[in-house]
Amino acid sequence: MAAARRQMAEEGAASLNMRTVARYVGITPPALYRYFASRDDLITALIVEAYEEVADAIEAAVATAPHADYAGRLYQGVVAYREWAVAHPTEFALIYGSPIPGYHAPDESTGPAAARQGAIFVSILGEAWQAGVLTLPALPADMQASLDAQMTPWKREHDYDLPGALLYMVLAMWSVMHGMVSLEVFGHAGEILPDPAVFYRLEIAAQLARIGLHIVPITYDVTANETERSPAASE
Amino acid sequence: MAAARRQMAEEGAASLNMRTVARYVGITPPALYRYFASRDDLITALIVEAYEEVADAIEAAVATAPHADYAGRLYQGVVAYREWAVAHPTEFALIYGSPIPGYHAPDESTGPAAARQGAIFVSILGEAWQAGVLTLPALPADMQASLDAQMTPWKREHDYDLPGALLYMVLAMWSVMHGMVSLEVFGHAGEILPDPAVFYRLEIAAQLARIGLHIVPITYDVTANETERSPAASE
DNA sequence: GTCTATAGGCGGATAGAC
DNA sequence: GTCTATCCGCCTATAGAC
Repeated sequence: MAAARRQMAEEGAASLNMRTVARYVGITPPALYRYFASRDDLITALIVEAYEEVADAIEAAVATAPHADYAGRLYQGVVAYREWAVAHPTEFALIYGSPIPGYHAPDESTGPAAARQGAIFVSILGEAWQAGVLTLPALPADMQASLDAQMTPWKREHDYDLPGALLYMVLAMWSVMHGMVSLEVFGHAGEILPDPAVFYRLEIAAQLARIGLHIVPITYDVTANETERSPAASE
Repeated sequence: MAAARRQMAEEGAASLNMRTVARYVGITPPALYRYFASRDDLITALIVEAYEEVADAIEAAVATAPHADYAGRLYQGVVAYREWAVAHPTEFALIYGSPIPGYHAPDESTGPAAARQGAIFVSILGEAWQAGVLTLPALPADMQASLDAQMTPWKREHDYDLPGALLYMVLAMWSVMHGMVSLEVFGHAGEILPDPAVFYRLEIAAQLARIGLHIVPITYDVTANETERSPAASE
């Protein structure tokens, strides 16, 4: 797996191949087929690993804030998403970039891993909602109904009611954070944006304020642990 | 060019190759080298074409609203961005997805085409600011200074002052719209989000409201000209 | 578990004829 | 402008020996 990630980092996920991975490992290509039935199998394993890693990173960051500090937990989680992506542009591209030509992800393998990230944010927002500290937007009736329906699994899991607007806000927050991270990692903000980390934190705080969650974005000490520059994820 | 786009649509931008393009055109591979010096040359031409197309689409949409209707012009432009992306997932992936392995874009060719989109939004927001209908956020001093500096070319072009916070809001709006579109086009919102077009319009309207621009998002007649479903740009 | 050998295919790019 | 012929390299995957 490490050898495969090395090749991805050097040549991009699309040119991942068994020969080079085998060479890095120090074995011949046929020997690699003992561990992965095919190239697609290897790619699937890499995708699942990436999803698990980013979810782990978000979970760990969320846990650094007190449980009742919903704003702080969300903020830490969202910040962790960016930091993981910037630190692992190759793996980010693998799961969120263009699909690899000729590869089709088997949903039964990647689905659960992919769902973990969203579940973390839904849980926190659900608890904040239950605690009564959340302001949710009013939605058009049919969208409300459709989103309400999708909350059923979560409602069953917890004892309390969860409105569809909560899912709307998760999607909205997700869009914002993913948009900023995508542009940064794929090198489309490099020339204009002076300090992506500061911009990101400010903007996330602004978005959280929309739903009544207020945090003071730490904007000036970020250079301490963030000397990385967006490497534009290029070849 | 059309043949190349066909192959991209079928197999993804990364597996673009001269042989297949030549076969589609009805000539032999060597003959293709009369028109493009190399595969990279062909890719560059495709990228520039895509950037020009999306900028054209935004410009055309912006022009459908009255010049003084800043909110309406922005809204139309942002909506056009999504519609172009959904209608051209392959071309969208080409310019905003993972970089093609082994290909390096020559900035002097793609740069100007890429800059057009942002310039449209900066212009409209600049005019709205000049008209006094814009509410811009306060920023930390050093970010303000850095963004202010980048407004100089625009200030010179027009006669009026443009604050750095305007560029901040362009980047913020860009992040939101790009995030929603990326997730939709790359198939990461498909199962959760009932109607991406409605969600998109609602959320864009909410974001525009942040800076004092109010529009009534058209949420119910969208099915009229939007029967497309996100094809997840797969394979 | 790992090797050598090999089948069978796709790809970029060029030489030189017409 | 387009062709045939060709060089040279890359890849996935399998067979069968050790």
